[in-house]
Amino acid sequence: MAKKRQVTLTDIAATLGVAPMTVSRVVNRNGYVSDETREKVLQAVKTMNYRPNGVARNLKRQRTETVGLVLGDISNPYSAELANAVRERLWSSGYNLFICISEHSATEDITAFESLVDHNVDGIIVATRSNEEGDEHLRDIVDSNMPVVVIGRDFQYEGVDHVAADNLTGGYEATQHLIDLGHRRIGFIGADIKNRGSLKRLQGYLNALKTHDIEVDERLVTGRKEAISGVPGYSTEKMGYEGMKRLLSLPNPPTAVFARNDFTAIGAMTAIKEAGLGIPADIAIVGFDDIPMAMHTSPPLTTVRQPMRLQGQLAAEMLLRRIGDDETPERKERILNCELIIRESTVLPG
Amino acid sequence: MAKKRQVTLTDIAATLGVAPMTVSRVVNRNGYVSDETREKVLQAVKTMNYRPNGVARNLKRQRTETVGLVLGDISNPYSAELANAVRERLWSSGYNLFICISEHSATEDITAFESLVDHNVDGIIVATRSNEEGDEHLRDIVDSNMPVVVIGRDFQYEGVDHVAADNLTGGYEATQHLIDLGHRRIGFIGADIKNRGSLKRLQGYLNALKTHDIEVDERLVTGRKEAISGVPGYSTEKMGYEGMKRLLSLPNPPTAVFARNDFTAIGAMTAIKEAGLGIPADIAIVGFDDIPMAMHTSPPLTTVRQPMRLQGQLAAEMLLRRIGDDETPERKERILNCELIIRESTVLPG
DNA sequence: TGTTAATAAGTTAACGTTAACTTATTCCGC
DNA sequence: GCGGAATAAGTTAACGTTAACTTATTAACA
Repeated sequence: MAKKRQVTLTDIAATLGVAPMTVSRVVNRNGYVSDETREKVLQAVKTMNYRPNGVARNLKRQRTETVGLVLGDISNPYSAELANAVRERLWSSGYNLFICISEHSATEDITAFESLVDHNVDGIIVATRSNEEGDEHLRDIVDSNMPVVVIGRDFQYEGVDHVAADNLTGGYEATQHLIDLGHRRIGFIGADIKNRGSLKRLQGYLNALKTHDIEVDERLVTGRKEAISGVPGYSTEKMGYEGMKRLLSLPNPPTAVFARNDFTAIGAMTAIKEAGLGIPADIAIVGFDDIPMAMHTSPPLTTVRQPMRLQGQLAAEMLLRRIGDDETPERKERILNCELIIRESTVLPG
Repeated sequence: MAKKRQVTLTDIAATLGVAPMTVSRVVNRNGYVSDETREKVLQAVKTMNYRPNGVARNLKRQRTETVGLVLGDISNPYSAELANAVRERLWSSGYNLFICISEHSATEDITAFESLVDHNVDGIIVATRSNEEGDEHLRDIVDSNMPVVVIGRDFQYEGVDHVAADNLTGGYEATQHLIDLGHRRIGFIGADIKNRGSLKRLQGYLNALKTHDIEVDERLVTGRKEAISGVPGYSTEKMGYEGMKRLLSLPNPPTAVFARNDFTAIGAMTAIKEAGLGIPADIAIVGFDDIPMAMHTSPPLTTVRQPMRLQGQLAAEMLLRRIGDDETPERKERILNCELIIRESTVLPG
């Protein structure tokens, strides 16, 4: 069987004995072509299975009307919502979205960047967690004039806009809520205390304790034992489960727990139930994100809702602005408010 | 400020007074270049912020080492798992993955196809539901020699491999399980009875009823009232909620329900609880997919697990085979077994 | 010391398409 | 029936890169 090969515009032109440009005009519906010729060309396009080569066209046109989104952890419904919001906003401006997943490592982050750059996307939105190597590559990419916007990634660089939820205040309010309920021994699950700088939710927790004169007990802050290749504190249900087990095995376990995100919280809940303890009677628990599942756990999970759709929309708009402008606009930063959603994992109804 | 423009290989060459080819050799680390020249070039690459233009390179090389995945409904964790499996398998063979979302309409399906073809991906995996217009475009794309594999999409075409879960048997076993528990009035939520042809899960339900001489009551089969632009039976939690409400308002409501997927089942559970009825005491319920949430609902949801990771892996392998071979291989089809996971939404423990 | 092989470049053309320009023909209005 | 506009093409070069080929210089070995 013959080697696979794309039929090209030139093939069509040669077959019909017309100039390639004529075929191009028919395919792109511009310029003058007689009905007769057009008919002939369209016929040939069909029978020969011609498809325009976008790569070649892009090379000439110098734009692709495509934007890339680098996403970590798509298993998290919150990522899905973000992606959808970005896509919808771009779609309405005629742009397409390519999503790359970078789930585990800085290497994957970098490969995703390179791959998007290689395909000449018109801009990139990055929604993965910060890491040294990735940041370095990202700076190179920005320097080469690629429009870039980051979502929730701790990355400060001239020419790169930034959207994020107010994780600091969110973490503060979650903890404050537990304190208001009378808790004094409050645990944090999902990150090591030395990551307090990069993880705003943890910092919010620490701030709240401080405001209320509660001393920080470092044994109550527990993350994953080993980091996964370069990306600090990658979070899962399992981490919550194991973290909670560690907390429960302490001589003086906490009476309340703030988990880094809802999955972690759900894992923690499993551990609490397995230990035969009641939620919130023995241990109250707060999550973060408000994923759809949070409403359906038993008991329903108190959590901090972050505006994912809005973050996606804003990021898309910021990127479109950068793509559209010849001038490089000033760096913009938007930190969006979160909302504490109180459910039965902290307060019983009535 | 100056107009944005990529620095090209030729720019570097001109600045240094060497041939573009020399720069190309340095960048690609092949061919002979003296250490001195290499140093000079690397220096310039850095200071001038040069990045190779992948589009131009791809045009010359005629391959991109990139594969596209068209995904519907990424909010469904099951899609996320699929995407991850595909990505991991491709990654180990040096291929990159671009994901396109086509959530609602045939138009979005088609735009995604076109966009991937335009970027010269080496192959496409399609995991969206079948629709007339989309299928037609897909056939064109296949005819133009693009390797294509479909997952769970009812699409028969020479040269297109097909992976799917055995939804027919899965639907049959879910229903059988309810029948075994003594139920005779069993509802189906999530599709209209006239879609029985394209929705294997519904057909499985109907087959099971028939085997056990239970007459089909069409009022017990309920889907979404209006289809969303061209894609039949797009499914959500809301559909389950509304469908269940309709079933509950019947003069003689069902004692058990098989929902088209877990989200639909969860929506239905909400409606049942709102009506003050017990699960499974008054109404038993079975879902499909076994998403992570299924384990955490109250009560935990009986459901049919489908091997998502395996589907993704197989699809990726089939595609790689098509990409690698010059000959077009025979069409392959793999239908994978599902597994009934019994939890407390149908049977109380003990 | 001459002949081959390795090294270090440069040159040309092409990947598939299209912008910009040129040429030739037809059509109208006055 | 003449000038300008509209129509219907064709021609050329370029987008940024690289495969394939050529040329010149240096090293290596018999």
